[in-house]
Amino acid sequence: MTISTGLGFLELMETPKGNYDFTAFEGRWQAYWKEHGTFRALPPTCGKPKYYVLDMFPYPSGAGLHIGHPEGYTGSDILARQRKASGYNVLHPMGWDSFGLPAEQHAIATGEHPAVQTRRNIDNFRRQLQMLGFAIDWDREIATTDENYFRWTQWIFLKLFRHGLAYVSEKPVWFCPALGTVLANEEVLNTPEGPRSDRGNHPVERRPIRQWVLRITAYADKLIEGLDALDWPDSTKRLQKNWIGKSEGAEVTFAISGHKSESLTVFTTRPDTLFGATYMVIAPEHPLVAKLTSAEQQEAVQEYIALVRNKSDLERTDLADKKKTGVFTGAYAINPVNDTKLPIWIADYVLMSYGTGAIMAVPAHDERDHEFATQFKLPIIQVVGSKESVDVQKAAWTGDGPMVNSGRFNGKTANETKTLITAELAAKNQGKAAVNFKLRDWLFSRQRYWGEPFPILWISKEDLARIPADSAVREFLPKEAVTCVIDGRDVCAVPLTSQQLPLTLPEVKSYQPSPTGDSPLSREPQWLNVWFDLATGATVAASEKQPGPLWVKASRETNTMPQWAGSCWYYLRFLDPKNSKEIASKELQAYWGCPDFYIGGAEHAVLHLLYARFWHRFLYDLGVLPTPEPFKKLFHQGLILGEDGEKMSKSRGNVVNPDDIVKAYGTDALRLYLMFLGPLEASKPWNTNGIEGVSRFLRRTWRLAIDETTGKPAAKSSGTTEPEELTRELHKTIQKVSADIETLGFNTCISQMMIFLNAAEKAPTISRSTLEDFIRLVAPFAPHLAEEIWSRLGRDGSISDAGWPKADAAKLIETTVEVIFQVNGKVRSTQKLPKDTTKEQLLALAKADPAVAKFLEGKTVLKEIIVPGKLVNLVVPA
RNA sequence: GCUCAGGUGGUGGAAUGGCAGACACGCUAGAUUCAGGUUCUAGUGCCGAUGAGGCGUAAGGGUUCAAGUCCCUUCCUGAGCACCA
Repeated sequence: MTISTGLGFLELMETPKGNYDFTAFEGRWQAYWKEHGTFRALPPTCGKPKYYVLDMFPYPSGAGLHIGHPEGYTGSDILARQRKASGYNVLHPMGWDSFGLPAEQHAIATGEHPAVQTRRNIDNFRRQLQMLGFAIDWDREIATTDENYFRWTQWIFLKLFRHGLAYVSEKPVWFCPALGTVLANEEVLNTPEGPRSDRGNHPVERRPIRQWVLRITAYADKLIEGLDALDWPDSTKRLQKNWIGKSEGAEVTFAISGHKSESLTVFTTRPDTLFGATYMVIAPEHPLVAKLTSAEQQEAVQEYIALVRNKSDLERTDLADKKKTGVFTGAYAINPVNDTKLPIWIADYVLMSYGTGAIMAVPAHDERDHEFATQFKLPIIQVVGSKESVDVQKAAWTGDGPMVNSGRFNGKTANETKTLITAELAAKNQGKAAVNFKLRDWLFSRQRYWGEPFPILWISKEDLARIPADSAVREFLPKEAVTCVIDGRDVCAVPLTSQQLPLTLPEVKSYQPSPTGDSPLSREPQWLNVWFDLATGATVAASEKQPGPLWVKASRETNTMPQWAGSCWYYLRFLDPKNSKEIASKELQAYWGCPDFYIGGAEHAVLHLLYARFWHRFLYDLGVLPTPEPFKKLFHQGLILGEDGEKMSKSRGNVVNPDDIVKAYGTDALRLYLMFLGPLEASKPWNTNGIEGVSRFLRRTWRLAIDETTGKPAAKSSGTTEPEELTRELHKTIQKVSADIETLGFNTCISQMMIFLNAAEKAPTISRSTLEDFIRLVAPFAPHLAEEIWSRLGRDGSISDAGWPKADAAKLIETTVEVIFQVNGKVRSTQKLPKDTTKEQLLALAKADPAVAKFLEGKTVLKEIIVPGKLVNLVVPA
C-alpha cells in the first residue's frame, strides 16, 4: 500500500471509484491528517477540556511491529478519536523506549553503533504506526536516547542522589552471565529450573558487584497507600501490594544463655504466640553463627553450612522437595516472657534477606515451623485456642481463638495479646512494634554501553573535603557522601551540575562487556579519566595539563542506567517535549496533568509501573510535580495468541505480521478485527478467517452510504424519512456505543453497529442525518472509511471534528414491549403489548393465553409474579 | 503450596438475577455469476419425527417465583507469588 502524497487530494475526488477500495483512500487520509495537523494537541489557551490518552511506548525492535502493538494502540486510538469528536483537546502522543539490550547485542555482533540501528528501527516503527492511521500528535515524538530527553533522566537521578536516595552497594546481586550484566530483583523470575532473567530466560546467579541502588524502600509505605486511590485493575494493585509486602508485627530481643554480650533479635507478626515458641532459627548466613556454635556442634554446623552453600539453585527452589533441613548450634536463647530456654538452630528456610535473618519458631501456629519441629522432634505447644477441636501435634493451627498456656494472657484475644505483649517487651527494652517489607532497594546500574551514563565522578575523600562552600557542585551533592572502593582506593561520588547535562556516551572501540562485569565504558580512558573542577563541576580530559588548583583527578562512573530509567517519566515529557529549562513547564503541567487513561501490557505490573510511581512520588514530594500519582486510570490489553492458541513466537511459526493484513484487508479492517476479537483485556487467539466478517461490515457500510456505480451518495440514504424503528435503533446504537467506549468494550460496540447496519439495510429508506450519525459512530473504529464517506457526502473537514452524536431519550422509548409468560419459571408464551399495560391486565392476558392455559388446567395458581413490561410468572403445584 | 482470574455451540464471543448462545466466523441449501471470488436469501446447541415436548452454560449441592449470573464443595485451565517469619 502506498502513501499517495504525489496525487492531489482534489484530483482524486474528481474521479471517485464506486466500490470500497481501501487502497485508494487509506493512505490519502493518512496524508491528509499529517498535512492538516488534525491530531495535533492544542495549547491550553484553546479553552477546551483536556484529555490525555497514553500508550506504553514501545521498544523499537528490529523485528518491527508485532500484532500486539496495534491491539493496544487501536484501543487507545478509538478513545482518543471519540474524545476529540466529543470536544476535548486530546493529547495522544507516541515515543520510543530506545535504550536497551537488543540494540547493544546487535552492535556487538555487527560493530554498528547502537544509535544507528536504533534510528533505523524507529523510522520503521513510525512508518508502520502511520500506516495504521493512529491519531497521534507526531510533533511530540520523543526517544529516551535523545540527548535532550536523557539529560532530564540524568537530572532526576541527580535529584535522587542529592536526597540520599541513590547509594552504592557491594552486596551480592543477581548477575546474568549470558547478558553480561546485573539485574534488578524485579527482573529475575523464579522458574522450576532456578532463577532466570525475565529477558531471554538465561540463568542468573548471585555475585557481589559494586552497584548503584535506589532507595525505593524509603517509599514502600507511600507506594502502598497511593494504590488505594487509583483506578487500576485489582490484580495489578494486588501484585504491587504483594511485591512491596508490608507486614506489621514486632521485633523481639532474646538474651542468649552463656553469651552475656550477645542477643538475638527476631521479627515476628505474631508476638501473641511468644509463649508457644519452642526453639529459634537463624539463617546460615547470620553473623552470629560462628559465635553461637558450641564446640560439640562445630563440625555439624560447618558441614551444614557447606551443604547449603553448595546447594544448587535448582535444589533450593525445587518445588517437590519441601523437606526442611537444619542443624542445632548448641546455644540457647531465653524467652523474655517466661524465661524458658529455647534451642537455637540453623536452617535455610530462614532467609538472611528478610527481617533480621532470625526467627522465633512457634510450631503450633506456623506451618513451616510445624514441619521443622516434626522433622527434628522439637516440642509443639498450643497457645491459641479454637472453637473446633484441633490437634496442633498433627498440624499447625493458624486460626483465631482465645489464648491458652500463656500465663497472664490466657482467655484474651490474639489481637489484644499482640498489643499487650509488645508493650510489655518495650517496657523491658526487649522489643518494639515493627514493620517489615519484602521490597528490596532497586538495583539501578547495568554494565552496558547502550544506556544513560551516570552523571557521577569519583574523587578522593580529601578532594571532596575541598569543595568550596559556594561551589556549583553542591547543587546535587548529598549531605552524606556516597563512598566506595574502586581498584583498592577509597573514593567519593561527586555529581555533575545541571549545566553539564547531558553527559553523553563516548564512542567506543568495542561494545562487548568485559567478563569481569565491567561496562565497555571502563575501557575508554579519554572519557573515563578527567580533571574535575571542584568549583564549577566542569571537566577536561586527564591528558590535558591540570587547569587550576581546584581541578582534581576524577574518574567517571562507568555503569549505565537500566532501561526503566527512561520509561519512568516519559509521560511527563510529552506535555512539553522541547523544553530545555525544565521537564515540562508548570503551565502545561497544570493543564495536562497526568494521563487520563494509560493502556499497556500487564507484564510491567511490578517493573515500570512501580518504578514510575516511585519517581513520580519523589518528584511530587520535592514540589516538582503537582500530583502524587502518575497514572490515575490503567488498563491492560490481553495478549493476541497465534492461531494455534499458543503465544506468538518466531520458533513456533505462528506470528501474524500486521503489514500483511493491512495489505490484504486494509487498515480499517485490521483495526476493527482486533477490536472485535473479544474483550480488550482478554488473551485471545488470532483467526485470519474472522477478519472476513469485519471486512464485510466495512463494505456493507460503504454500500449503505455510497452508490457503487457512481461513487456518489446512495439514493436510499439521502432523504429525510425512515421507519420509526430505525430511528430507535440508531439511538440505541448511539447509547450503547457511547457507553461501551467508556469501559473499552469495543467488541460490543462493533456488534451493536452491525445490528444497526442489518436494520438499516432492511429499511426501505434511511434519512441522511441518521446515516451521518452512524458514520460518526463508526469513525473512531474505522477512521479512513468514515472520512472517505464523510467527504463524499459533501461534508468539509475531518470527521474527527464533526462532533459525537447524542442519544435522544425520547426517541428511545418503545411503545410496545414483548412480555414473556412463564409457568413455574418456564417460558410458555410471549405477547407484544403496550408498554403501560397494568399488572392486572398482564395477569388476565397471561391466564387467557392458550399456551399458558394449557399448563394451568386443573391446577391452582399458588403465586403470581408480575414484572410490568417484562414478564408474568405463574407458580402452580408441580 | 498460597492468591487471583476464568470454564457458555464446530470457533471467537454476547447476556442490570428475568426468553442462554446477541454479533460474527465456519458449515448446509438455494439465488446471482461462464467460473472462482463477491453479493443476496434461508437454516445451523443437543434429543425428539419436520410436531408437542424435553434437555442444555465444567461436575455436584444450595438460595430464589426465576440462576450462566448469588452461596458452598469438587475438578480443570491460565496468571502471579513462592519457605517473607
